[in-house]
Amino acid sequence: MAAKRPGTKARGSSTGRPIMVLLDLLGERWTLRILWELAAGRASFRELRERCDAVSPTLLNRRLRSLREARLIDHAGDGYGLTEKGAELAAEFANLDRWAKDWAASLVTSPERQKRHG
Amino acid sequence: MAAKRPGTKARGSSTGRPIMVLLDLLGERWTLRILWELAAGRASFRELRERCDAVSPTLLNRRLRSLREARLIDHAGDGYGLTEKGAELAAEFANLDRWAKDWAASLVTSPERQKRHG
DNA sequence: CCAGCCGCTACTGTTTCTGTAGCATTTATC
DNA sequence: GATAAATGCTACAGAAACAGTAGCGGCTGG
Repeated sequence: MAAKRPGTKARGSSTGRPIMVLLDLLGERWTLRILWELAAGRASFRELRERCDAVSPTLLNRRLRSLREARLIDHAGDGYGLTEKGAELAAEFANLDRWAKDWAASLVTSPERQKRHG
Repeated sequence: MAAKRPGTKARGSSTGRPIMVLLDLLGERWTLRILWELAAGRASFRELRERCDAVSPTLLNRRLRSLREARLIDHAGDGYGLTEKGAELAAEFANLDRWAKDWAASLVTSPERQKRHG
């Protein structure tokens, strides 16, 4: 598969707009999870694999390659980890953990009601 | 496919932790994109489909169902749109557009260099 | 020499996604 | 009341992506 880089044609979008390329990249299975796990700290291939519930090494390797091409992660003697850009991106998701808990709670407490947005 | 709801077993995680369920849901193809497009305004099924570069109706319908079960979107006379919770989630991604542009620029201007985090 | 970790790669079978066609229903127009 | 246009889907077949397990070659330490 071709690298997901801005300027490249995204799966969905023919424009190559950065946001579309990004949504496309993040929409591949395990990508978000991998970023999330690496945000918790660097890890070796095998350790990362375990953190990601034993994702298949084939796929893990493919994702790591994509993310490296996108300059979001790097690989050094101490394993895989986020680059500066990768950390910036992960920071955008930092609040998701708390939000997800609220979301879960709201589904339990009022499973039938929902308000529409403005 | 079973609904992606907190408490449910996520694809990757056996714990059912809300964040894992969320990452799992968002990691399905087109889901992020659909939320992004709906954040720009409500749309009918067909209109939304066109905004998403003619994604197949089979898949669009499947995703819309998941997102409805997750109470992130709703469906009324004026088409599909974000719920309050959905809008909250979309707001977390609001900065992504600008970030993606920076990211794209950084890949063009210094394609070989990357700083590691921490 | 052997054990243990490292980063992968190969292979097979299943699941998911894509792309096109078309149906049933409602709303508006003549 | 026939016609047309829009709605929200559903069916189906082929292609692509993913999952799961096994194992390789390289390096390190005992």
